Amino acid sequence: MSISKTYLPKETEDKWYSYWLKHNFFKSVPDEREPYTIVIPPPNVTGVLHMGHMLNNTIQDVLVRRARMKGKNACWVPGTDHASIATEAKVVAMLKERGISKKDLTRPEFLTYAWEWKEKYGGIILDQLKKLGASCDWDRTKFTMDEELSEAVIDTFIHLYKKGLIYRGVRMVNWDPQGKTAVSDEEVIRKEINQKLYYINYEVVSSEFLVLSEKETQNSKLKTQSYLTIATTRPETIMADAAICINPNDERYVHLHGKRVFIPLINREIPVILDEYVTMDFGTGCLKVTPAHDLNDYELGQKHNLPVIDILNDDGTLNEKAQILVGEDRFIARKKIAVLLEEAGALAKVEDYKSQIGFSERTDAVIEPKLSMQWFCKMGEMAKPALEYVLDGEVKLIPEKFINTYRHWMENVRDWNISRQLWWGQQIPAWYLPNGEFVIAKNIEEALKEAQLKTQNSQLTTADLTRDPDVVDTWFSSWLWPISVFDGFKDPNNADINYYYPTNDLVTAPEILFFWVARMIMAGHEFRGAAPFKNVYLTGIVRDKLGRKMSKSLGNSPDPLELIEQYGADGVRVGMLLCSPAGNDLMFDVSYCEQGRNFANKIWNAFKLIKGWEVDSSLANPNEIAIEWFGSRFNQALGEIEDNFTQYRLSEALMATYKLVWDDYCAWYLEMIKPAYQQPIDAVTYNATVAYFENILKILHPFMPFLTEELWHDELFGERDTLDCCIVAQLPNIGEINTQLLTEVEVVKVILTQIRNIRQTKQISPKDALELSYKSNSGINYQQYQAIIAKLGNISTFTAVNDKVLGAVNFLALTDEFFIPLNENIDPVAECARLNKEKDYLLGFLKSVNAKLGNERFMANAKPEVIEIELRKKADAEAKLQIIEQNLVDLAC
RNA sequence: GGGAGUUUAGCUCAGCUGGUUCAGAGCAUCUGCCUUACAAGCAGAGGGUCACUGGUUCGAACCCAGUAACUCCCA
Repeated sequence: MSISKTYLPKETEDKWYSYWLKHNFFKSVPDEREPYTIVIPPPNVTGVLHMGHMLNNTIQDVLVRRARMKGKNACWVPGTDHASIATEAKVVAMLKERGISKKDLTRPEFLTYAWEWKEKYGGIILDQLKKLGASCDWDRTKFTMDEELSEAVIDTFIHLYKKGLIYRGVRMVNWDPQGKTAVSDEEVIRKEINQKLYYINYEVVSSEFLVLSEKETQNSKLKTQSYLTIATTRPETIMADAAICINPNDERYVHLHGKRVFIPLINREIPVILDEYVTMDFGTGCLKVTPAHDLNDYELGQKHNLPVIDILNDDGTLNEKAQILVGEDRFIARKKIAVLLEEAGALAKVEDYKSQIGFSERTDAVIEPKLSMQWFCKMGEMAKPALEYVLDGEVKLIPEKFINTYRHWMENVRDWNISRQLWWGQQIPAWYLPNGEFVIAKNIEEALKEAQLKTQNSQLTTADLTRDPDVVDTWFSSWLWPISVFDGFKDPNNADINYYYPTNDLVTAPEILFFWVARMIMAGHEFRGAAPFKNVYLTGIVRDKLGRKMSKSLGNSPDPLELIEQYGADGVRVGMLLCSPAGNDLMFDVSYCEQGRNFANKIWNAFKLIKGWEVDSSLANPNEIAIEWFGSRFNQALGEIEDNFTQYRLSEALMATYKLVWDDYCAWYLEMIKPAYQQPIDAVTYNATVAYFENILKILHPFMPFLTEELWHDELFGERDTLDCCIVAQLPNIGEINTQLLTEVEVVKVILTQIRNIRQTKQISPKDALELSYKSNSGINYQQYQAIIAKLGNISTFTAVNDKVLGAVNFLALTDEFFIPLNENIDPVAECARLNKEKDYLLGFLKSVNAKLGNERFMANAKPEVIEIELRKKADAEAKLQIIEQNLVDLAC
């Protein structure tokens, strides 16, 4: 039979994925085994698979597959997130294309369209993940708006409200005056804009000005001025001013402490307040405080109990509270007010000024900070235990550097605005009464009961109640995810939640450490009394090789499915992991996938080689050493890989595996034992080699599931039962390691490299056999490696000598000398130069070692093992030096 | 403005408690090979003032201080 020259992923991937599905290998039900659980960070229903998902899910799949192969009951729960803002935008856009405006629809009508959209597109990512090989338990697929999950959201809201953790309050939102809606911070695009900075004079209220003390009068240059000057980019908001703020440390303005000033044009009196918040060297050092129209001013206003005067309508025009320019658009008002100020003599000057302005992603309108009534969830109380989990190490963040960021955030946590002015999502369970009061209840019937109780009015009917139109933030459902996917709210003692919760690992991006991870920990503590996971592996952002974030608009992101098409799922998985240190961004380049594909091909070809051998059981085994060596090397690597996994160093675990397979197994072991062309192999070697290969498939499987499953079922490994699959094979245990053998083979490798180097430099064909003799000073018994050296170095005779072979090319391995006589004479000048160079290096080395050993403080302070090491270095260097010096003498240099 | 992080070979990164292996790996590069598993390969080689400046120490890529550049988070 003929085997293809390269590995062909397309012929295996779909086949084995459906085989795994068919035989329920991804399925998990609670049993007596130790569970290993991951809940997927649910991708948005609006999304398509991007490189970030590829990375994130490759990592999860590697972890899950490895756990499965360690005998654990592995459960990876998949699902999607309803992403209220993004999805609603998509649905609105879809409706617009059909000529339907959201305004013309009732809420239920709109939701029908939204569900229709979700059913059609919501599962795309999950289907794409299957191409990657994701071994999720698909029967457990959840959606954040599934009935039980939504019910959990509502119940949670009510629970927290009753506990006093949810309240209504005023908050500054990003208002889009064109779309007449609040938008989230993520939907605001900041741009640097050329603007004007207007310097405006405010007259100081004169009666108070007169009581200036003489000292103050002398202190200030402004002493005789009856006004102060502020600088602002928004002169149209002066009518909403509530105060002027100066820094108490600002010596220029000491005379203003406790004074009041008039707002120009409208002559309303406002106080001068003191706060260190004001930057003295920006503008004039006098800040106009406009609580209704600036977030920082709002907070300042809260602190100083200032009134909030909102002079803008929802569409961005001035309202009657502005007193002047009522009805004008904010930008027209800005121009007109500049003229008015000028005419009134209140405009000191105008300067050009650059600053960041927010624009609405949807309408491109300039965002207006606007105060509005929102629902909030108190965070302070919940943040405390959530911080403790991480500080105690009960929840480990990987890498640890994120603990600092996490702590900083949790110690300065702000209340969470959980309402969104949207329809798609869980509607807030609040009903308003005619008198403006509200009740919180699970449904309208209960709301009515509550309302009647509250008002003592049994005449109230459901018609008197109006439900809050807003929905809760999407994170308010995803923070429950690790509990709600196991139905842990409605049925808090069910078998699943008791078995799978807390989950083991969470793999996600650092940018949602606060939005999501921290809040899940809070919810876990609040509702289960336990953190939702033990380890949080934070991946980096996938960037292109220029370091730019991959994005649709830049067009710098490869299509993951095309990558899989081109390099195979295994190749792409390897490619992703090769460039993904935990927590650091990764500079992705397709060349990594190419490396992955090449690796798959290398494994395929090793298989082809072994597959082609014919066994002759009458032959003796000439490869005892090689077999024992690889066994030791394999066990050693197994330990390194395990260690890397324990520390979540996945790319290093992969690299250790890569080198074990490519270098140790293929380049060294197989070359050592490979029979001559068309010659049969002995049974012992053959069986050992096949067994090693099978073990290699196991350790490769989490990284390269398709290729390994394909090879696993080859007849090379004998008959397999239907359920005897690589995916559920148990990883080998670490066996004996013969360290002496490992060290000696490393020396053998050095010898072979030296021989090859000599061939290369002397232009000797690998086909021409060479004679090698050696003088052993180290005590290594080279005779047992004779066969290997002879085979890999093409050495015809290998003899031990007591005296140096004069006139031969020579080299050192450790302190042992090797000689290869050549027909040509060696160039004494070049040889002397080489030896002298070596000698100089050794002398320098020895000098530094001796300096340490001769240093009293070193001898007194260094640990005994360190001194031991230095002594050995000295002895080695001296032994080598002696040999080199003898060579120099012999050559009469 | 506040906080955090990064800086080691052309690229992406390791380097754990300061001490053979401390200057490493993979890729890329260069040289020679179509040697019957693999040219998506084999063999060999070159490549670095560990960002900079000081300090601590017998000893610093590693600890401390400062400087610079870049990145992220919060505002």
